[in-house]
Amino acid sequence: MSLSPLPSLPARADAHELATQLARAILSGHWATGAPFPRELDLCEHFGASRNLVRNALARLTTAGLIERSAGRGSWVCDIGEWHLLDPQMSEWLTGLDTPHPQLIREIHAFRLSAEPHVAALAAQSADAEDLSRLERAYRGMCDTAADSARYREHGEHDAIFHAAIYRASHNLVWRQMGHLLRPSILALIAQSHQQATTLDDSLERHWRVMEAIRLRQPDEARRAAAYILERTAADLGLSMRHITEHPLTSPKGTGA
Amino acid sequence: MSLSPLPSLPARADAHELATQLARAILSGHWATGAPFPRELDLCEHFGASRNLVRNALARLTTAGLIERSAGRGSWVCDIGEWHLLDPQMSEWLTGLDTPHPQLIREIHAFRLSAEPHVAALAAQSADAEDLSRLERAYRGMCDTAADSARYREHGEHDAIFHAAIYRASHNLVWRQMGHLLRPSILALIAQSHQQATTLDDSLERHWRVMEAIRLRQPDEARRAAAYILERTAADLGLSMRHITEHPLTSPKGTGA
DNA sequence: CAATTCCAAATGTCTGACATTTTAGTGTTG
DNA sequence: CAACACTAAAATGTCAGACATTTGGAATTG
Repeated sequence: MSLSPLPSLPARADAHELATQLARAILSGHWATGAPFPRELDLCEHFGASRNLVRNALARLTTAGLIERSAGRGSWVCDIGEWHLLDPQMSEWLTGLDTPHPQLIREIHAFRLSAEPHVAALAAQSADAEDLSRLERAYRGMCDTAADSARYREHGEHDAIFHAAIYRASHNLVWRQMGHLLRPSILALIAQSHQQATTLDDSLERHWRVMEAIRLRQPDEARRAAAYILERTAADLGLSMRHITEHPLTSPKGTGA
Repeated sequence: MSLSPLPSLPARADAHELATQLARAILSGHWATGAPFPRELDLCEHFGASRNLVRNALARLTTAGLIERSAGRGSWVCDIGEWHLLDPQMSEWLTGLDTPHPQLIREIHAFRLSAEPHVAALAAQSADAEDLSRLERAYRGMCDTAADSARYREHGEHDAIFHAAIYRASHNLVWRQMGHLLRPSILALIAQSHQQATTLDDSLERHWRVMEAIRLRQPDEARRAAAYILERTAADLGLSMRHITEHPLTSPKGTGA
């Protein structure tokens, strides 16, 4: 075995694409934490790419905290605690992953649960016309795609945009950057639980309440409404709310799948 | 003018170092938003480095959202809203900057003001022995370096570690990553306002209250105590609390320097 | 057995060439 | 004169092979 012989991936001549494939292999748990990562020359041979291109791809994995490299010693896969979850590139890699890392989805949701209501309150204080316009466009997109169950993927995109717009409306650069983080979590939710019509209606109504509270500059109401959305999200994800809210992660370690 | 002829920087043969120099030039506002970034060959000539190394450095700036590149068109400096403030590498670049970007420091502080009290409450629920140990070590480091005003830099490091330990004690991977963000803000504070003995005593006592509340598993008290720290921080930074808390950034645009 | 020397392995860098993308210009043609 | 196709230049992306540097272990030697 030695190197978990690289899931046979399609060979392509593009650093961005290669980095994506390797990153998704790591995010899917193809290598164990601390395991040695294939050497440059092996990757070159396997993918039929030049060393230059491979090094370019590996550099991206390094800046994302997925692997660690050292001259003379080689490369290893980093622990999940070192991954730069807030790197927008990471969000791109996480979305569209066939089997999203279950711990990551839970951690992201736990974060949203503790942060998003407050962000919504901030948004209600600071949102301008442009922010409201963004929210409305996303909301209409959600409505338009709710009827047709075949467009669930499209629906998820609008959903993600809606929540990112909330973060952006806080008019704080840090919170705004955090909006990227939501996409994988939301899309994973939509993908794994094809929601029914009644469920979607309920979800739409909860989103509408947040948007309206932001428009009317009612921070406390926005906070409540945002928490209200996340309750439904948690239910759809099959997460125990009490567990998360009271003890974000008191269980000893991995808590498995 | 054309390209703002690159602040004459010491030439070194290390991609990491070159990236740091260029990044700090951008973060200092040496190029305006949207301005064209020097071409690869110009950088090669200016720094006496190979194109390979220059490209490596530029790749890092790209992944951090500082510049945008496109084949055939060139490179430009991105808007501050696109910068990946949550990239740990960015924190490294920001710290030690002679003239930290004033808007960034304010934005980071505004973020902390809205988030850190809640994180402290989470920490009070989830902290384990190891977390408390980290907090204590950092606190003792702050105490040891408080007496000697010449060790203010060291004091700032312990301060930053203390706050990062709070985020980490939330036992959520996302909040934990966010701990990196604090360092530049805290070090900038320490650097620009050499605090007096009485001020430091007060600061230490406020930190102690947070640590004690976390140990005793008192979330509400931890929240209050964390907010209490940030009040002092804001005062030392010369920021108007009311302005930040009520309207994080209502002013139209850049708000200048 | 300990200290040193040497070598192999892996990543980091250099050089020069070619490929690809984009913009701007330059004609040609209706 | 306007619209179109073609060409050329500029910039980034990729390839190929060589050398440099760092690291760890193995062989050598006192």
